[in-house]
Amino acid sequence: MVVACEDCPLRKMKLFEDLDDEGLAFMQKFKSGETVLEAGTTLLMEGSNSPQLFTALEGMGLRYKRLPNGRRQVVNFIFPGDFIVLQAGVMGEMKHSVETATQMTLCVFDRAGIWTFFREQPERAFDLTWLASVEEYFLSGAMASIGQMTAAQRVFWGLMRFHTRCERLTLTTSNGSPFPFLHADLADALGLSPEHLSRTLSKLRKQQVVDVTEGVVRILDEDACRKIGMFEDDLPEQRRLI
Amino acid sequence: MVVACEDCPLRKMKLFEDLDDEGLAFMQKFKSGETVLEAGTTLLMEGSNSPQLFTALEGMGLRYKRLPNGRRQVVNFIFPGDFIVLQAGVMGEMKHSVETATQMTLCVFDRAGIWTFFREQPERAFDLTWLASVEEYFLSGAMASIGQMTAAQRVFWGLMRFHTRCERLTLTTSNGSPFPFLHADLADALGLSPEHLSRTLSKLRKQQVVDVTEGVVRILDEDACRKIGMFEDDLPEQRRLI
DNA sequence: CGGAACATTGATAGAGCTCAAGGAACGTGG
DNA sequence: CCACGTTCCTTGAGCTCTATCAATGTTCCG
Repeated sequence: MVVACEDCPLRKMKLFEDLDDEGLAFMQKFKSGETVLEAGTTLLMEGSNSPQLFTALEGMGLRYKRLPNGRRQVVNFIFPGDFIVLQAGVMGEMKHSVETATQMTLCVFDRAGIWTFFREQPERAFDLTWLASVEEYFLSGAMASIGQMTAAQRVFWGLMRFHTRCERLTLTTSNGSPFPFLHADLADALGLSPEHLSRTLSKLRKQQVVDVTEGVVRILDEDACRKIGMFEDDLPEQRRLI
Repeated sequence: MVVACEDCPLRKMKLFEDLDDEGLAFMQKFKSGETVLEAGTTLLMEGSNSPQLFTALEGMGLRYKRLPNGRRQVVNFIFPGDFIVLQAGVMGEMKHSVETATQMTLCVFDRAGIWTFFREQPERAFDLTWLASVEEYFLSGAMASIGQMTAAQRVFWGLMRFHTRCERLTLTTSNGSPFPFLHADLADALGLSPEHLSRTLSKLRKQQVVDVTEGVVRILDEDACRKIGMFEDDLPEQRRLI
């Protein structure tokens, strides 16, 4: 049972771009199906060249680059609404790998159709550029975090950002935000060793700043930034194509 | 004496996209003039919202984010051919500041014209997306470098990448590639303290790997990657709009 | 029950930061 | 032409943060 674009649950959120009927019909024509993947599946490999494009409809995953020295940099976490293969679609091949962390449902689009975007739907094409630009902004924020902040600050920054994204997608409950990743994933995202991440987390837990246990992030003190010499950084309101 | 797009020196390089006559005429119409800036000028501030878009025609500069703790992350170095305000053009405001390192000549475009791209020139619009995507790729590489590599590796990586970009633009002479930045800039780009950068550089110099002196980078051993447990990472061939 | 996968904790070492002091290069003004 | 300040790069010493190595818990599952 494939979700029609018209009924896409993501569209109900403010976060996403309002499409008029024409735009919607176009997207629907563009969408060629759905895929469901188990947790822990590698969806795309660095260097691969998928004939299909994907959008996350449900579930979470992560993008990472593997380095020849065996290390891994997690580039970003993937949320519902994220366009997954823009790079491959535009640049010809993937520059990082993509893995699922939970079961994920993806909308599948035909890659060749991307040109139709540009020719027939300038607004959607603009959205694509916008998405790429936001992605760039995300990364520059992460870069600044990894390059210039201490372990505690990075951890707080990373979890705060994660939590904010969850909130925007109404994934947060009174209990906190779901965090279906391993500590090792977070460590690789922040440029820390798992051991040090563990220590840092328990420190932040004691300080009542933030906590991650059993797949849930809890921001214990919204105003905790100052506790650890942090600052808040604004996330742009995200829009979505489909 | 403004350079006509037709005579743009950058177009002669293979690196850049071939435009047909129509595309060229379009760009020319889009271009509203040129600006020359002295070295050390702040061109755009984080949060600003320029009514104009720029493209680097000559000279070099850098993008950086300032953090509330006083630190600075240099996000990227700017070369001739780089689109400078894509973010502001697409997202509404700049998410980082831009500064010149040498005298720079910029092509100026009217920001409102960006929509014309999408409506009338789908190929150019695609190029824009492509550019944003490449930028993203650049950043993810830098992120991996900062997050997962040692100081020596980062320095080599940074200088090698810089050198490669110079080569592609035929800026490299038998003497090496011009590096008109301060060590402090490089340090802020790599997430190192200036002191440690200095020490690391002198080590790499002794090892005959790479050298930066008096504004020139020299890669002393193209095959030096192994000397310091490094790897080469490929830079995508860059294209340019204008 | 035993084993895998993951998280935590401890001990130790090393990488990189900070503070502080010297040099070198350059421009300016006397 | 030389003193000087400034700006930048280098070098040194000490210390902090974080990585690494190793061991112990924990949870989950077969």
